[in-house]
Amino acid sequence: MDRHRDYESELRQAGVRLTKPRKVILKIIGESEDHPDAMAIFRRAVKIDASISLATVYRTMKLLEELGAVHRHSFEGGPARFEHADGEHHDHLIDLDTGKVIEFHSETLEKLQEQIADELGYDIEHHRLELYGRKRR
Amino acid sequence: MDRHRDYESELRQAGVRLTKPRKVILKIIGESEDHPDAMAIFRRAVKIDASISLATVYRTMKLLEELGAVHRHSFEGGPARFEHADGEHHDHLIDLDTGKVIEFHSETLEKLQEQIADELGYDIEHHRLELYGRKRR
DNA sequence: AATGCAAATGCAAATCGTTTGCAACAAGCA
DNA sequence: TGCTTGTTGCAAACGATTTGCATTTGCATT
Repeated sequence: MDRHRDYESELRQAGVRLTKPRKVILKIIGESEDHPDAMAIFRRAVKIDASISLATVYRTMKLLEELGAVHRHSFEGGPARFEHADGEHHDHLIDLDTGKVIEFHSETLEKLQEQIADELGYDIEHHRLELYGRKRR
Repeated sequence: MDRHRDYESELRQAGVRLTKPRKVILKIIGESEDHPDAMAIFRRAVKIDASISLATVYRTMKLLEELGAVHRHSFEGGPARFEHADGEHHDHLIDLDTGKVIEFHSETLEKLQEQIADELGYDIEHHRLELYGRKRR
């Protein structure tokens, strides 16, 4: 039924206070199926609690990122966009016409990167693969 | 001997004026083997002509990027870094300890990306693959 | 070589996304 | 319920980059 993580419990367990703004933001990112930026999250949050500030959105996103609850992506051009850390690792294809983000995953590709880094004498901490393209028609 | 492109001719052919600041910047990026950011280019430029401004460095980098003479990379964290567009396409491995950039290329990897985009119904305009890691020791 | 004009420059101010200092406020335990 | 400390909102600061504008400079023309 509920495929989402229980972020509220996670925050509580991490020893941080479960404040009103945080609850609101948590709910928003938990429900987001897109990749909203801070301003988009802020706009959605304000509808639920008009007193929330943009600064708190930024602070909360940073906190959630540190806790591993969300991932931050800095795609070309625009501001950072966020997505909840549910599900497994994937890379992104950004639609240049719409800005829409399509997720994909390839085990072969992951392995290949691992292998390349290995040959160069490096251990990968993380990586970033983004394809920028347009829908074929 | 000289494996570098003749940027001055290219600019001239593109119909843009070959000004003193541009000559200086052109020389700098033509000789750079690293991936300097705008400020680094500015510092190197000032040594040659003290009157060059940072704004001109930014304007010139944008111009050169549009002409396809340089590539702009926005690695995690820091400011945009540039590299001349000599040589063939490659991806980057960023050393998290030193910030050093190691270039690599894998035809298999390129093909794989192409194939993934194709399966999703997209034509890739360009892509970005960055591995962030630490030297194994 | 002198002239004219559009393009390019330097400077400072503006912009954008994001962070931060600080006083007021509110979780959540005693 | 009251205390302590973390968290908030606000506005100001921030770093990277861009921009408006008056001045300069390439460079094509005389």
